[in-house]
Amino acid sequence: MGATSITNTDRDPTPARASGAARTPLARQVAEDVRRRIVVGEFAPGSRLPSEAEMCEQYRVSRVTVRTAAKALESQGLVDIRHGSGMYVVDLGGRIRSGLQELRSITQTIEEWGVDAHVRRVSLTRRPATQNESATLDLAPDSEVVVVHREILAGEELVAVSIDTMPAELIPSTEDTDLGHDSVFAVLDRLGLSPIRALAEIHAVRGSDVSLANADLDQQLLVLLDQVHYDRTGRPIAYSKTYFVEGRFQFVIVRTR
Amino acid sequence: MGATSITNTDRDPTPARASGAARTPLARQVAEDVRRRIVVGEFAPGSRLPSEAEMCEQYRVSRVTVRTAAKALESQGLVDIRHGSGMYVVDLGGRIRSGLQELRSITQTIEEWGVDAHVRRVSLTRRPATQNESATLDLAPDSEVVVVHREILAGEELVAVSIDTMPAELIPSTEDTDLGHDSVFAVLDRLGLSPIRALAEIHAVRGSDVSLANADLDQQLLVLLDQVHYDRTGRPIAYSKTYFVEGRFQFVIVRTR
DNA sequence: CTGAGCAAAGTTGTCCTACAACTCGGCGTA
DNA sequence: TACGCCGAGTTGTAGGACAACTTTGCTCAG
Repeated sequence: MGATSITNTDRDPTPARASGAARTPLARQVAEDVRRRIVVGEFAPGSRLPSEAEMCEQYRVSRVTVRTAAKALESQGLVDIRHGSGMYVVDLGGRIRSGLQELRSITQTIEEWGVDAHVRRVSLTRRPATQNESATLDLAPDSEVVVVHREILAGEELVAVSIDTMPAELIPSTEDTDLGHDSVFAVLDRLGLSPIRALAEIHAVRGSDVSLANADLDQQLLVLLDQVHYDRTGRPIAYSKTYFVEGRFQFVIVRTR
Repeated sequence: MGATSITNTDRDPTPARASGAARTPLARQVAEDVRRRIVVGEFAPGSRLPSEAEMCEQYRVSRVTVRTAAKALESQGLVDIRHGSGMYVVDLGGRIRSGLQELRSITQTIEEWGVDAHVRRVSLTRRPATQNESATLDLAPDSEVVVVHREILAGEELVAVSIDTMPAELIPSTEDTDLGHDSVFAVLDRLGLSPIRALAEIHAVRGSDVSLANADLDQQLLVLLDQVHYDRTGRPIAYSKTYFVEGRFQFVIVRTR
């Protein structure tokens, strides 16, 4: 597709999709494509983007749609819209633009920074939920959970350890083979469970104070991203603890007004 | 104003404002008012907001404006817009909704969580910029900076220590008396320097590894929020390091798609 | 030649109207 | 009772129009 328009096939008019899952709105498709073009460098930091009118022609959509997309990118801190002047790619001194305020998988975030990340699954277990897990995931008593323990590496170096907990009833055991060798998001998506929001808490912890089955971490400081993922109905679908080794990961947030 | 309309006086048609500072767009005014109504509890978590058409009447603005405001609140993770159904206040299990992805002062954020925070200024100094400071603030060689060292407390308890560094040329020395006894943002705003964006990095550090002139912190773990603030022209106007005492502050990010 | 001021073109902000797409409840029918 | 259809209500997108703002370039006085 590139710099051209969103064709009618791209618009996925009525693709086979799980019932209840609305098709992707046009504005989101446009926003994601512009975002892609910025990330791959088609638009340089600080440069002006095509005007709304031009984008209307490029994507064959109305100005309402282009504006909706533009506003979304603006609130992500990716572009800057100036009344009477134009839209500009935000230039933060050549530093990273994509931050943790955007809900995407950690591996995807790392890769967007040009680092080649891969994942190693340490374990996958099904077991009864603890009281704490039942509370945060809003489960019935005596429910089971699936726990995936993974290590995220950049090259040979351990960057983070993640422990993801999901209600077992949501994950058919046929998925157990795949689950955890890639992004957890990918599996959830396939099951029609897309998290659209997460509430994350951040803590500083000592590696020796948590049991992550990795002696390499005992002397390290860790940044803990402790988060609950929700789907669009407000139902919690995953509880994740991700331990980042301090200094090996650029933990970035873009804050906007 | 309350649940009523944004009157014409509220619209600040052409208030006395620094040249170059555009008036607040209608959509932003609406968004901020709806946000306020949510925060004060006029709309309960999980409940449906008035339809776009109703809001048009309430605020006496067009549907485009209401939609722009709604979209902004959605990307802040505050509301959830469902096609064909309505807008709903996001319910994250009754937990905090305002997170660090939104650019507002730390004290303001703390207070929005119902904690009574106050600030103690430890010191204010003017001195030549270090090489690192010159680089991040984009300063000419041999420039001076103003450094404000503050402690943020909730009740008697020390919650965070912040060190804010700003180019001295931006801060007239007449402000030195006030600067640092309140939010730094307030002073910057008065000078017509509103940060609209910040790039923040997060680190875990040991209290003993940083010199914050407070022996109470030596045994503590700290979460460091290391950020650069930019104005709308992309110029860096402040460099802040805020050290949060682990466990005394709910360090929250709302992540959205 | 220089600088201030003005005019015009280009761009984003807001409004209006209309219709498409989707959700949800109610009603009828099997 | 269960299922499906339909209609009212709501958000998503389209198109055209004008207001508000920025930027550029030109004019003209000095």
